[in-house]
Amino acid sequence: MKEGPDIALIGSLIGDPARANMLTALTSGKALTATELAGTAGVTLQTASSHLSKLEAGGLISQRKQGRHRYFTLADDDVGLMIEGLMGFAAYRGFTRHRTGPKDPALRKARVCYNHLAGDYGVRMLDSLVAEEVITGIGDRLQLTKTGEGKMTALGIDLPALTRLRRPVCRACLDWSERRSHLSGSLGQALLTLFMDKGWAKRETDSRAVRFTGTGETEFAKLFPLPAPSPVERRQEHTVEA
Amino acid sequence: MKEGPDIALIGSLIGDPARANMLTALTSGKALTATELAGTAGVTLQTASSHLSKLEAGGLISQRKQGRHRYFTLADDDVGLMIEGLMGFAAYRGFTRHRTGPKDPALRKARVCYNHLAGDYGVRMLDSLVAEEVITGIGDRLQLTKTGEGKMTALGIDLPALTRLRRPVCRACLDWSERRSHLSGSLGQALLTLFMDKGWAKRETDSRAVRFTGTGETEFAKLFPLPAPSPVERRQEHTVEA
DNA sequence: CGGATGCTTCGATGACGATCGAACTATAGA
DNA sequence: TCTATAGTTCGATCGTCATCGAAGCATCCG
Repeated sequence: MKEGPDIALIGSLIGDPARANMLTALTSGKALTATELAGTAGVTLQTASSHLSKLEAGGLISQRKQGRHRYFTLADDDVGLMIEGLMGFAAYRGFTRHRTGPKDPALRKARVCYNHLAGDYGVRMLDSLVAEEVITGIGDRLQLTKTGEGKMTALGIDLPALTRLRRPVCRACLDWSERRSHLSGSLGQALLTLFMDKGWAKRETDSRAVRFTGTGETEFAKLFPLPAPSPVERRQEHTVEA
Repeated sequence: MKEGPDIALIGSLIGDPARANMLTALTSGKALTATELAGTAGVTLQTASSHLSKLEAGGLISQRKQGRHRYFTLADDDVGLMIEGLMGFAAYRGFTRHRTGPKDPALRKARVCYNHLAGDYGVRMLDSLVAEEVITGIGDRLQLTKTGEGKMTALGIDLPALTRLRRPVCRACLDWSERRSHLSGSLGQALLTLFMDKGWAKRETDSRAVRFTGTGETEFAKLFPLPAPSPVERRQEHTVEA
């Protein structure tokens, strides 16, 4: 009826508790089967199937057949960012389902946001990267600097491969627990994968929480030192390593 | 049932077409009466009243009594940012209600986003401000530099007054038509107000579109020159402050 | 080929919520 | 005080949609 994009469609898709639960579960980045999603949503398999087809028709999720299973994932990064954005808004307004549950601290410390690191650690990492002039940018448009490219390659990240993908390499994602930005995009994903490959961090089963090992903690702290008081104001020299 | 914030509540609030229409209308920043909102939503006054009380209970809008009228506005900047964010997502996915209507080009060029300038002009303005080192920052955390403070004051903006408010001065807001960030926050609001006070721009009635006058165009272009090709890459010498 | 598992489709039920008419309250103006 | 305008509340109706049982496909395994 009016001008502009239709937000009611998306709102109604998210507005159903069962669907919201499914989407939240999928924000963990894991590909989940219909049965698993039915379980987390608390509905039978039939209703879950109905919801899933609606979400897919709305372009929010996509499925991949594998044997007699169907694995569902969020359609793309954008959906993840949008969901995380909504969660931030909801959390800030106190719309929580069971206020500060048991594993809430772990989630706030480090968790998976679709495919990259979020929570305190995620925010700290981006702060550090910015302070060290590895990443610059405004708004959600972030960019790797020349020195940053070197550092990332030294870490063992295959930058050309990331660039070949059709997705942005760096992107800012608003963290719902910290209300600050953390690093998303293919680089964010690659970094989280790196941490897990090196055995520094492990994903908890059945949760978005990420648990760092002892060596993981120290390596992470070494790699991403906390910037001085005002991370934005700072504009000095820094040679951390090569 | 699960961990985390409750996005279903917000989703269901936005999911109803009538409410979505009302929220979209309120994104213009104007305070609207219940009757006006009923009109734009296409429902009777009774149903509008019911919707409005739900939106208020959900904290998305607030009302102000004035005589026998009740003026409704979005509750705060956060709501505006969230709505605009959803619109961006919806627009990118092609969820439009009537594809590219007549005044669509005007909306894309310059429009009001709750209380600040959006569209091509809004994005251009932030790009220019960043290129001229008036504003720096990462993610949605933007900050005025020292030189920026001088320039803004010279423009006639009362920075101390803006700082006294409980809102962030600078903030990035994702533009749904450009898919880039533009300037929000109390400074963004102050700048738009300035343009209109100077007679450079006028709001269209019954639309979010902003129309620039001839002198407004030239003054705007003079004040916010287009940055060089790659505004983000630039990293030369610059002594912003100490 | 059976049998088991994973998932979809169909159909019926039930509940919630959007809608509006009618009645009620409140403010403004004459 | 009387009337007109603005808005809320109540109650009834109606549609839509979530839900689940049952049946139907598809895939894997023995």
